[in-house]
Amino acid sequence: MSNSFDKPYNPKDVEEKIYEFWEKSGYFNPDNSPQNSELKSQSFSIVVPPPNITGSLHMGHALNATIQDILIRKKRMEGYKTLWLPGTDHAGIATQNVVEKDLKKQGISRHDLGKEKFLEKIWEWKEKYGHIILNQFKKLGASMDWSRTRFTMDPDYQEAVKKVFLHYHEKGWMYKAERIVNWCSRCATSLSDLELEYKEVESSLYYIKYPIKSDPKLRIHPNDPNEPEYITVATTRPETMLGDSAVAVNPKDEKYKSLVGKTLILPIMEREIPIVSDFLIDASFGTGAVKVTPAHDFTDAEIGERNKLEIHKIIGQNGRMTSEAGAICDGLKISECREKVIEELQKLNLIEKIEPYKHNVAVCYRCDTVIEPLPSLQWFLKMGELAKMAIDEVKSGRVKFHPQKWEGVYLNWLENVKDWCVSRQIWWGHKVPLLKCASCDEFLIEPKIKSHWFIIRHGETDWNKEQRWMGHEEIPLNETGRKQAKEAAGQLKGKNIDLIISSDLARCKETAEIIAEELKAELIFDTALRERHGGIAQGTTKDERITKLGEHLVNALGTYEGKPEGGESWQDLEKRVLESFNRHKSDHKHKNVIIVSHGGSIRMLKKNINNLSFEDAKQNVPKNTEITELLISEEKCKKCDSDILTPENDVLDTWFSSALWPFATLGWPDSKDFKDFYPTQVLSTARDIINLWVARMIFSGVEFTGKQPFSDVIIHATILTKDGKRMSKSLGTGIDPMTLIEKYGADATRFGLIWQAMGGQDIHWAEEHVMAGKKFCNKIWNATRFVLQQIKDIKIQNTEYQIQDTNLSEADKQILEKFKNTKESVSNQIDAFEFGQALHDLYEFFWKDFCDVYLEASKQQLTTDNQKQTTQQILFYVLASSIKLLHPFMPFITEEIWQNLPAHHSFSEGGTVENKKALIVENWQ
RNA sequence: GGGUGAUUAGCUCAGGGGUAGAGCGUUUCCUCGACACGGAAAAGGCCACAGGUCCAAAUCCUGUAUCACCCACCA
Repeated sequence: MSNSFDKPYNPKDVEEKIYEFWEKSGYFNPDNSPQNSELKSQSFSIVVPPPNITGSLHMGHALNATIQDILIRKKRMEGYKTLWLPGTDHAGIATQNVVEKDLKKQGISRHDLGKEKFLEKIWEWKEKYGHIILNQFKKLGASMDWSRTRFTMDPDYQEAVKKVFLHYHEKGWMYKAERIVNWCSRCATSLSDLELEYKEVESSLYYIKYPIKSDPKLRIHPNDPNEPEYITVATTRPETMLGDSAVAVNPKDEKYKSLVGKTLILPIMEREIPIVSDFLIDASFGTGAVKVTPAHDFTDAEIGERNKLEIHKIIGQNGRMTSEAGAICDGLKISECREKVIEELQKLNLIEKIEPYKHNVAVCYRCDTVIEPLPSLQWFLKMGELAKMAIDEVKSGRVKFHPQKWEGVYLNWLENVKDWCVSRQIWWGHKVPLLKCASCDEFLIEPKIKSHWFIIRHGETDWNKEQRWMGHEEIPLNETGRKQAKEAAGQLKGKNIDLIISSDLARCKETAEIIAEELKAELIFDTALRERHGGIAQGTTKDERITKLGEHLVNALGTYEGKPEGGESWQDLEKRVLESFNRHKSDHKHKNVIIVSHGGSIRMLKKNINNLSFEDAKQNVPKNTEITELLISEEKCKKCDSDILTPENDVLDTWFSSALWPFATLGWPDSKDFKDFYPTQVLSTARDIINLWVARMIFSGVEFTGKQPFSDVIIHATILTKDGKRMSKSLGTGIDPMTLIEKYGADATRFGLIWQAMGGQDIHWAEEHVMAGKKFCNKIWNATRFVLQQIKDIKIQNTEYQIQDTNLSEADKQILEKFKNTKESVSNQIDAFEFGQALHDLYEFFWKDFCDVYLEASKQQLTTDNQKQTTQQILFYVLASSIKLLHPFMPFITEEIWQNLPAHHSFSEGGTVENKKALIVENWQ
């Protein structure tokens, strides 16, 4: 250590050097630090809330890290086996978005790269930038055990996630279901409720008239001219009317009572829909009658379920209208569709009025895109039992929140929680470890996959557009068709295709050739993959067929056995393509294969692969170049003996893996660290993830280890701007802690943060307190300079002074008394997580009592012979002891000073002069 | 719509039935052997508003207003 005590104190000369000193000492690692013999078996551990690898340190992180460091440093000095475990979170959607944006600068999308390559890019990105935030923790002085750094995508962590998922699956708590979920069309994934944000928008409330079916038999008072001819509904989303399956009113609403059960004609769609009653309807809103769109609204879905209403999916996952929305809206963006619908309704004179209306819309917390509720197939975790466990942990007091008021937030959420949608349709994340059998509902656990097969329909032809039966006619692709083929090839890039097997008819042949060219794969043809032969029906549209053959015969063609003259039946087709598929499958089982075929043939293949009824299979016409992926498995389904599995591309919600953080990082289920350090003691975090993270850690901990993962949860203050607004990067109102450290030093920054963190109250950030911290550093530094000058030539003795000692002056007694009190109160305050108060008291003591009063008094006493020695000893004792108390708050300057003090003793160990220790492991008492 | 909290010196905040406190800022004086990133002093507040309880209210109670954050998301 340097012994240059220059003024003023300059943190830049000290901080880097001291941090290196600590790292070299190995004391951050509990295996190396000296433990107090009395406490040998007791450990104290905290796992850091893992920051996202995309993140950089913000004020909240800095405050939180300082809080944890204070606790950790004090416990370490007290002799506990102390571990503070660092790490980072893979942060699924957030990271994927960041890397996507990064690639976009080079004009590349993730689809250009393909999944495997894109994931490689993310790993590269993580290696390059993922540790930035950890280094920033170091700058702040965080005494984390870097040798135990974890990442939520580490191999053993992935194992833990898998184990947890399968455990839930076995318990029957994990299920896959089609439900309405929050869908972000930009991220193309589902989101949990907690991942939404709400924005107020100025929009309109549309009052739309739905005509009541004018069947005289349905009229209650046939002769009453006042009986209404329509019912008016109010909506902010007129476009969703295309998917309406009812109008609902409150059962107690007298106004509408007589209309329940009647039938309406849904405008534009010309569909008959019922009027139903449901208690969820608020009679006082709008007209009291509400349109019900079960596919695209959470409340409506509930009403739909209760009333057994039809579901019309009119909005697709790409954020555009589907074909179910009707010909005039198919393919339109939602906003375009809204205009179109209003235009149509106005033409029909069915808009009663339009009122301006303010309301909230849900947006994606990552990309701000408006969320569409829509039905999709997702994995859910049943929350019933888990929520009960989590509630019990807190109600029993095994887990305590500080401040306690946050228990309310926690309990309120858990008591109303719905099942957790844990799947996400993105690429970066933990995989679902199950694959579903293609032909039944059995799941296989991580089966070995021999090969990937893709079935693809040919591109568009002109006859497709005219809906002419092509059969075996040689129709070439049109321009759209060729483009589609190219795009499909792009999607299949990176799938390591070995072989393409195609029908030899022109439209397939061309498609296959384009794909083969792009993928450089071998191409063979098989006449058995041809389309159903249409005989005399070939080349006709449906209308032409009816004219030519008569309706009765045409209907017969749609049956399983029916065949046109000179053509094939569906049954014939099925037999032929299935035989072909099975032959190729056994010939090429270890090759990745693309089969290019036709709409009819593919339907018959799928009938067998997916074990569908003939009718279901026939209904499900693949679009041009639509790709179906199949996995050929080593092992067969136990239930139905099939070896074809459906791909599972979903990954898990980031929070599913972070929920395991306190034990998965410690080598659960069985390791020395897990035994030594689990459960941890304290978790310190921000309030906005109480439910997102803390609640889920608590039930995961209990379910998998039988113990609460931590006993105290500190919810630290939120740091706001001076005006009390949320700090935001995009608005430029955020403050970078690194700038503060650069400007004032890490100790001053920590001082400023903790100084303002009183009682968990939100902090309106004021930089002047960091300035005060810097001045305080200087004060400590200079007080040390003074004391060192005064004790140059003396030998330091044990200084356990009795305050009653008659040799002591009033000033001596007072400072010793005050120090004793301060030491006690600071210890207690840290243990009670009252860090701000502890720091205020320390500041007050050191500056006022020690410097302003005692130090000044000592100047006089030092000139008096019979007081000199005692004064010297007291000066040293109080200074050195204060340095210890200050160390958790301001570690750098205190360690630097400690290293410059003369050989001294550990005050609690009987006053023997020991070899100098690092302050970080000095005895607290 | 529901909840939680805040409202005290110019600014950021402590306090909590009985003379109103800190940091920063402001003013005056002080370069005296720790420190001018300092010292000594000083100015500055009907403690949001209105009622109530009490001998006594900034503090407890009830309302009101404003601000903030969280939860819900009802067309």
